[in-house]
Amino acid sequence: MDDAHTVVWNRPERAGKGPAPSRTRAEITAAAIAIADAEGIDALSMRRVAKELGTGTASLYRYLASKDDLLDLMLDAVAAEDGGPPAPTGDWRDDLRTLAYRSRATIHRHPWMTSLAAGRPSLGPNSLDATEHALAALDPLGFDIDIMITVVDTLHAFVRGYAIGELAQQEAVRRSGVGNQEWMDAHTPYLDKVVKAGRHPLLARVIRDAELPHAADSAERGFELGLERLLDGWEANLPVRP
Amino acid sequence: MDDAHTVVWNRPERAGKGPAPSRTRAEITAAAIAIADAEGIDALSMRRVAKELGTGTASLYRYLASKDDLLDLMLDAVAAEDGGPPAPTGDWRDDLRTLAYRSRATIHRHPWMTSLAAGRPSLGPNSLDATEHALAALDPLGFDIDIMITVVDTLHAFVRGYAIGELAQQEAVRRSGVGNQEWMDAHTPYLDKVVKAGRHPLLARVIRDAELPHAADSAERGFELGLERLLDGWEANLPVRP
DNA sequence: TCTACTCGGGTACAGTGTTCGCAGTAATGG
DNA sequence: CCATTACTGCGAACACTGTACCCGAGTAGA
Repeated sequence: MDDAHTVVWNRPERAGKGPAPSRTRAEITAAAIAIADAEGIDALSMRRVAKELGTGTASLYRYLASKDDLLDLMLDAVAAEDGGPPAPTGDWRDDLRTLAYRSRATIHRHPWMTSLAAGRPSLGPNSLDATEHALAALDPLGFDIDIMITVVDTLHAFVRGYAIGELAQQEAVRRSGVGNQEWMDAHTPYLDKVVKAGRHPLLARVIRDAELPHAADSAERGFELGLERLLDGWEANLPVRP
Repeated sequence: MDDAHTVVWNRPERAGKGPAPSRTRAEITAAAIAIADAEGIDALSMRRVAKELGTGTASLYRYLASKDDLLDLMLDAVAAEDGGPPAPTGDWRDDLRTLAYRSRATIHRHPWMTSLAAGRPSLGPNSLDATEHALAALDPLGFDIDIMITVVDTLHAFVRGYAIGELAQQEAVRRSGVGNQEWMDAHTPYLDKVVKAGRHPLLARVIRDAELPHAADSAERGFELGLERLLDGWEANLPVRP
């Protein structure tokens, strides 16, 4: 791989001369995503991907310069899932809400995304499409371009950050190898101790009085509430139309 | 380590019988943080920590059941940095803003946090302190407890999510091993190509017309703007005082 | 003092990402 | 049509990783 220093997306897949490659980057990426979805990001190794595809491990390096490249491709591949169809409807609030919910759904489908997103800027073609899309929803509002990126950034920040919080426990349970019940059992005595110590009166109130955390759709409702407030914030600061 | 299934923070550090341990968990955690700060999270290995402390690698497992335990401890240790002094001033907006900025500063000091936070619920004693603290700032407002956690969750989600975006490129550059300039050089031809292709008119506008991305303090200002809008959203929905 | 327990850590093992070199194959230039 | 060239797949090897095992040494309580 002579041009390993170049960005993955700017590197041609086929060179043209020798025998035709038997695999494609997309195929490898799809296999990797399937593994990460089913067994978690820790289970994703080059050997595992090779086994899944029935090839030798070293063969993968004909397509990718490094595992990092593969991770970049995985992230961009899933970005295609929420950069898709829905176009501006005219109601910017609806549009942004839809975008946020789609983005959250994608993360739920691929929990490993949150681990990869840190330290990996989204510059793949599909990610760029998604950003273009989000900007389009805001275009009719009359914000200037600087504010527009800020709105999009803020929205994405909220969605990403919220989803991370949502998935953290879920992933911790999976990684621990035990079931949800055993995980809870291992943690509740500690939490009880903290609450009983009395130095966290408000946390105690949360654990005792709050309804939301105990509700099945708590994450759902929390997300909705936070999102609406965020949209309220922008709505209260719309530019004055000329 | 007989009780490896128990939570780290609930496990006694010393057993009481044999010779006194020569290291402490805090010491090990501090060394690990120092390494991660200086050389990145990828450079953090058990052997590296052991070398730093001048001990054998296997010795670390007298204090920790696994590397995951160490990562948990690292996260909780830095959580102490922003769970600290500033108490409610009476102005909830100021309080939340301070909290957000402190939290962001902590993440900037320890960029590896963002990689670890995904898949690792913050349940350490210091994280709990920080949450209690944030709730205290909201207490006088008259929200009910369910809304209060939502506000705190939303704020943290925004800060985390925004910081991840901020640090992603920075981390990518560091991991690539080359300097910032080389990294830019490797990416600009690709971005130029995308813009020239013409299917991303709004992105093109961002790259050409926007001032914010080119400003030195762009991340700073974006964060401030987003945060203020978020606070606006909650301010517009304060509970009616009885 | 004796015993039962811990502590430190060398060694070993399974698994990781990645490189090297080689055999085989397909398109290209003469 | 054939030699050349540039590629492909991949077994083997290297330098690393997290961690289990086992040992001698040391100390607290009986």
